[in-house]
Amino acid sequence: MRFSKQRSIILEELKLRTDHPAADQIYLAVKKKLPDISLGTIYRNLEQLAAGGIIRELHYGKGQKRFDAHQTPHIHFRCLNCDTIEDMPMEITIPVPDTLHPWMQYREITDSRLEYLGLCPLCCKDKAGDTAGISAPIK
Amino acid sequence: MRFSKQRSIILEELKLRTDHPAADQIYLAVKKKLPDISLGTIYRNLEQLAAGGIIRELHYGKGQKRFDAHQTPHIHFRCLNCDTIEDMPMEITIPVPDTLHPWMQYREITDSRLEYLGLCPLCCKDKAGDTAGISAPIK
DNA sequence: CTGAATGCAAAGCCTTTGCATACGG
DNA sequence: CCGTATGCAAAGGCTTTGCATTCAG
Repeated sequence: MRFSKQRSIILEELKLRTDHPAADQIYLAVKKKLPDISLGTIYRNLEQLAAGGIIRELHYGKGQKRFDAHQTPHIHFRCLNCDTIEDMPMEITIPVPDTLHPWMQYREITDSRLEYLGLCPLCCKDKAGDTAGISAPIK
Repeated sequence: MRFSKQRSIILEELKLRTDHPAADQIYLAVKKKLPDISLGTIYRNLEQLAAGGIIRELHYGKGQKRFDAHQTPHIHFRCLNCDTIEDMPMEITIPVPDTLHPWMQYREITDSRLEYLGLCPLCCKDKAGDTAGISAPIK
């Protein structure tokens, strides 16, 4: 894989962040260092990096795709209020379905996804305090 | 909630199916009974029904939203080849994160999602047999 | 009757893609 | 050098929305 200035900076930005940004957020961030970069380039690079297994594309959630440069296995926690995705620090074991079950006979499982949903510290606090908080709808 | 002919038929169609169709698939199916129905109506109704808790909106996967009229709790199995979503018949218990963990201190978990990915019987067979199969890309 | 739902079409997001140009190895 | 990546802008899916009309309760 070729490493243009754009690609490097996009990857670097993604590695720095822990909030699993969407393409447009990455665009805004990278634009500060490379004012002429285009959204198309962002998308093309995210695609390439994902294809190369260097980053991961998250299609949890409803709206845009989110991206993750973290490579160690981890579970995600998504805030239903502000939509931030955090990595959970504790170990959680995903159950393995009974492969002897007749239903599994002609099916093959290759992957699984687990995520938890709820309120992040900020939104938890806002919700408890008053009704001000973030304007995004809860749930 | 008001129950127009359209809404009834959309819900009925969704209850009949087990493949968790997307909006356009529902549109095509319902169109056979109500040739004049519009896609906008499909979307508006799916939204209403989901808001009323009568159906569930699945935003797993990458492309379109998928819809589910099944109310009993169940885990989904999604085929990476043909993108069908099936309900898994066996019981699977989703692990509960340690609420005493310091990281959980100021966060609140209200929901969780678990799904398994792999190949459905049809795609499993196609893959084993020859290279013909369904044209959709694997993975 | 009256607000809610509909069909139609236009508009909206997010994402992808075509093209000529610039760049990396 | 050559093929890949870029910027720009246009096009593409899927979904939402405005509007006048129709319908359900």
